[in-house]
Amino acid sequence: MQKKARSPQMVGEDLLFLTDDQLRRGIEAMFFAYRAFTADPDLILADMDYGRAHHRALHFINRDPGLTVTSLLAVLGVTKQSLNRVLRTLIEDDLVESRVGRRDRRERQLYLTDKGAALERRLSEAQRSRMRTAYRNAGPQAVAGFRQVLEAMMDPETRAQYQALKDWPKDR
Amino acid sequence: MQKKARSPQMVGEDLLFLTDDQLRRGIEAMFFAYRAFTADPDLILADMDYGRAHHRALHFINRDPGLTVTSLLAVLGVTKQSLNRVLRTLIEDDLVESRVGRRDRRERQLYLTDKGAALERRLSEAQRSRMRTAYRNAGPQAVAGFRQVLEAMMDPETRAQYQALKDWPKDR
DNA sequence: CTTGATATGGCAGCCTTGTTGACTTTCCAA
DNA sequence: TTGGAAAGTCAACAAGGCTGCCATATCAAG
Repeated sequence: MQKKARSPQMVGEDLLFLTDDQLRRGIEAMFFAYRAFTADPDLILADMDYGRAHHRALHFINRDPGLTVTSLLAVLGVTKQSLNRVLRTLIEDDLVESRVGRRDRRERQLYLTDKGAALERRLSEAQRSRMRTAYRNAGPQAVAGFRQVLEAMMDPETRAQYQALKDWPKDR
Repeated sequence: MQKKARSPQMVGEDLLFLTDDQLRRGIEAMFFAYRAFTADPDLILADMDYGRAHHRALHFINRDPGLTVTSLLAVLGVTKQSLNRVLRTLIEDDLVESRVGRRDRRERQLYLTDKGAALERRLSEAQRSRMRTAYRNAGPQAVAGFRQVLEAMMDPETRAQYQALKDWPKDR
């Protein structure tokens, strides 16, 4: 039923939400919303010498302290060098600490310093604040749908990663 | 509600969806989903000498043929030069046509050529295809919530723009 | 102990796409 | 008619993606 996706077949269910027009609206909504989504932390970051990439690194290190460079690489979906550049500045600036791995001494385990944790909180709170307002205005039901669609949009691999992060023990 | 993040007022409604944990889940979902959202067109664009910015320009020119550079600037939310560079290559490659404004000769009105329209369709179809699958899997109710939350996330100005695009007459 | 694989780091250099600032052309209103 | 403002163009710079190549340290297997 792909080619005639927008055709008025309406077998049982109402399929109007799958028309190209509706899809385009969704695409535009994603574009505009994502821009807003990153805007607040970007403002804070701009004052320092950091960018969005630094925020992402801080977020995931905060979420899973002690994770290795390779794990972080996998989560962020960027190349070594991209991450390395970011990590180097974060370490130099004493926001992130890199300790030799316990099990495997080839690995580096990443932790936020107090300073790093403070910045992470500041950035995340800016982002959460917007999200909170949006959630509150839209209501729980809408939020559930929001999450469902986003999840359905991910690549299967990414979705697995995302779901694995579900109830991450804060401490480990 | 682990760290009793928000106020534990729970007035009537269940406010668990506003905990910091739930918000963080939403933030991560946005990050992962947006990456997927751009992945398909990015693959096509990578083959040519284009990037995501070219796709965005094509999208909005297609949607509103004859719009001026300034309008496009406002929609995309970037600076003139960012857009200009992209537009220049698109015009050089005969994907976009720039005509001197009818009313105001300072303005340039932008149109897709046949070649440009073809590429736009190819890119958009790749993106729509993923969106369609996600929509179908999530169902109409979830889609409604998805759109509601995204809309609530936008800056008021952007939201107005977004809503103004609602029933754009394809022709004008 | 040697050897191959793995984890990380570093350098060079490329590309896209964001930025600011200066400049030209055009329009409009005093 | 002239001066300011608006539209667009261009030059130069920065962030942060990417690839490729190489060095080092470590581990695991033989």
